[in-house]
Amino acid sequence: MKNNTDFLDKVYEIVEQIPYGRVTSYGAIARHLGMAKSARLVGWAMSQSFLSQREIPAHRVVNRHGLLTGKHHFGGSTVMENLLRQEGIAVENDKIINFAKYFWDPSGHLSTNSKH
DNA sequence: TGATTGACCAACT
DNA sequence: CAGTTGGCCAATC
Repeated sequence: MKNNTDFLDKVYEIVEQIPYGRVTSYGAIARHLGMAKSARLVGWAMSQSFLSQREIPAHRVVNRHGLLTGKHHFGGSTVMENLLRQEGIAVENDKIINFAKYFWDPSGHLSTNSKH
């Protein structure tokens, strides 16, 4: 039987697969799950991620603007920023610099190289 | 059981 | 460019 949180598992699976030094957006994950319009569910799922026993790099998930919308949910004000900076990601004004450069597409996790 | 909220996104005005 | 509206799904009150 499926748990009542089957979609949460899918989200966690993807977030856990986010490589170091990369970030993604709620909408990208939602779209990958076929719930593009339900990006809020991903955000809500992330709010529960810290309750999960697995280590979810939720700091690598931001909104489509690269803004650290959920920084307050890390138990601090600049915790999320620091975590991203530790991975080599430049963060300024609660926003990721060169967001598109660090953006990681969940659908492209199979292709290590992204031809550009 | 209905109404409200939520770490969102896109379109419209 | 900024504010509003619609949409989606799940949890909480």
